[in-house]
Amino acid sequence: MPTIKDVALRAGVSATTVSRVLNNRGYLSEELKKRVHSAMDELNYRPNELARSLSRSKSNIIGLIIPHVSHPFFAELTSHIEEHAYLQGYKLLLCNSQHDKTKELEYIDMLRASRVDGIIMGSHTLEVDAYRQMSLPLVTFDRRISAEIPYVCSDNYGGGVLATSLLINKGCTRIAHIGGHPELHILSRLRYEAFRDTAGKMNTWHTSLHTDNDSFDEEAYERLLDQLFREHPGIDGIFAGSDIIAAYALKTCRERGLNVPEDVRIVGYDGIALRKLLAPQLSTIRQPVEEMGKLAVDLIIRQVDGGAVAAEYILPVELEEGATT
Amino acid sequence: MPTIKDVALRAGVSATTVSRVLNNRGYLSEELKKRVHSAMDELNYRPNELARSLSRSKSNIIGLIIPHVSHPFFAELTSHIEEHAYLQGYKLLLCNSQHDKTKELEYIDMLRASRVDGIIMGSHTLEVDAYRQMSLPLVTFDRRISAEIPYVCSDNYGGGVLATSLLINKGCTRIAHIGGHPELHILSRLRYEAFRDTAGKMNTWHTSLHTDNDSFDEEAYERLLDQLFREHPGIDGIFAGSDIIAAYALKTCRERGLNVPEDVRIVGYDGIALRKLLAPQLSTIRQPVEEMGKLAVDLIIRQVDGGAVAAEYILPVELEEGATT
DNA sequence: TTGTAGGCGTTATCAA
DNA sequence: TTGATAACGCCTACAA
Repeated sequence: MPTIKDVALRAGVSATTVSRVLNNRGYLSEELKKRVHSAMDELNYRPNELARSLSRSKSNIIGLIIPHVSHPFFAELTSHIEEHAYLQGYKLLLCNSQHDKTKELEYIDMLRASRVDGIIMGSHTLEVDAYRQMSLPLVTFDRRISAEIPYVCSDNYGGGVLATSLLINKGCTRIAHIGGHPELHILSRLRYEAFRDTAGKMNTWHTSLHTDNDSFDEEAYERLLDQLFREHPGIDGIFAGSDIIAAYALKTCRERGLNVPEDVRIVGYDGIALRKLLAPQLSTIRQPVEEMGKLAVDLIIRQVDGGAVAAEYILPVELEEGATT
Repeated sequence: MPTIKDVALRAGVSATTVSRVLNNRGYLSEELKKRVHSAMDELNYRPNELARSLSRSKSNIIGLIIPHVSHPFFAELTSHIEEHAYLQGYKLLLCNSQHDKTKELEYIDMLRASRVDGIIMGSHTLEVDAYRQMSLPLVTFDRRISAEIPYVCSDNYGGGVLATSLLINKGCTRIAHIGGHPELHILSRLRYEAFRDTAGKMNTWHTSLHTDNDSFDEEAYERLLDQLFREHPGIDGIFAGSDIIAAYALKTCRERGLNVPEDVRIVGYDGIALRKLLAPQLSTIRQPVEEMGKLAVDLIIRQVDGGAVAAEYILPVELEEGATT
């Protein structure tokens, strides 16, 4: 591969000059620019980003740590993050933590060693200090770690209220919430709290079930749903913590001969694109996934550029009513 | 961030020596190793991978170009690729080409500039020469570019035969295939060819429909399916080019009041994990996605290490019969 | 407007 | 067994 020196030689100038036209710094005559550019073209020259990064101490790489890219929600989020990073001149290093503490730690270490400019954390299983100490631009999804680390999330509580009151207003009298484990620090826990609060306020009987871990475990949801209908046969409304869970709920109802929405009303959360196939006409609370991804990238870049960022970014959700309520 | 010099100073040795213990080269007394290691620990030192890469001219990064990470099949593939790359000490740079020629070209350029050690192409919209000229370890999925560029795919033809004969053996007499555009160079075209050949050989009436482009276009499939049932109301068997398409077929049948498998039998292709939710009990041809991902990574690494690789790797598929046939 | 020299953090080559 | 010294390819003072 040709280097800057080869280009300099061919254009009859010094390497510095080539570097200048490369970065458009200082005063350069048009003629010179042209000469250098054609030398580059002839040699099919591309500046070595490794060398540039080392020299500038800036890699233009963002690390993304998520539990599972194969989970539809994260797949969508990743897709948007990649796109916006690319548009801003950043590359994306992908890390699947699989909700594993050790892996997450190793990835963070690896990303620091790779001198990424910042890390977007969609997975966070570590203790607060582990994140604070890393002195790197950081953004998390759905988790408040400390005042210095900004987070992006949808209006979980608002969404929970919307979903719950929709069920109740439609006439449900025995409603259930199914979600991931409501760890204290995970903000999606607010969906559950909103459910509980709203049902309480509206004097509606309610119950809720949670998986042990946040892993994308298909069977866990099926087991949970079976348990729900076994223990509470009269359930007539379900607020699912995600569209995937809602799809399982629909499937379970179908298998049990329960009609939706006549016998049971179901509302999901997320608004993933796949829902149209997964559960046609599903009522759901739509998160602005694209905006969330874009915002996360922007927040990293703003920090890189020394700008100030707020502590929290709570984006509005939207109720999309389909035919399952 | 501390550098190798800081460690050297603290351990009372030269930078060269630190580098030696870092890479375990040459003879080093246990005592010295210990001393250096504790200096590293105390400083919380991590070698700068950018500098290492530059010096060794090896980045330990693999570039992955795919059309859409949010497509379930690619999401799964990406997940496996990332995992195996990680296990082998490689990082993954993710690129969503969106089936766009310009983007693909820009990504290739960017990856070369970043000095990735190799590129796995799950998207390939360019001309043969563009790939041949890049003189970088390469592996493609489902496309034969030239004899020097190895490709990984499932036994598309075999899978097509399995699916088609399953339909016919179950008694279907008017069968259809729906798939992506059968471009000449895309190997998934073999699924279609197998369908045609097998139906012909078994004297079964058959037809087929294809989308214009390979993009993950939901509506296109719905339109295609509508067209199919309008033009050929007697269809009693469908071989879908993917599980996603099969899910659309199921949905369409449901909407039209057709029972599966009584009125119409359906078999998909891919075997994505999500099929259990998308189309419970779907009969499908399962590709060994994980092996394919692992193999692609291995083939890159083998080339990086100067090893020889074959031109093609065709992995066996498996018929998984569910309740839709 | 252009060039020289030194540095980014590491590894490789020689000597000692 | 250890240490200078010169790369790797680029960028940025400082000089001219």
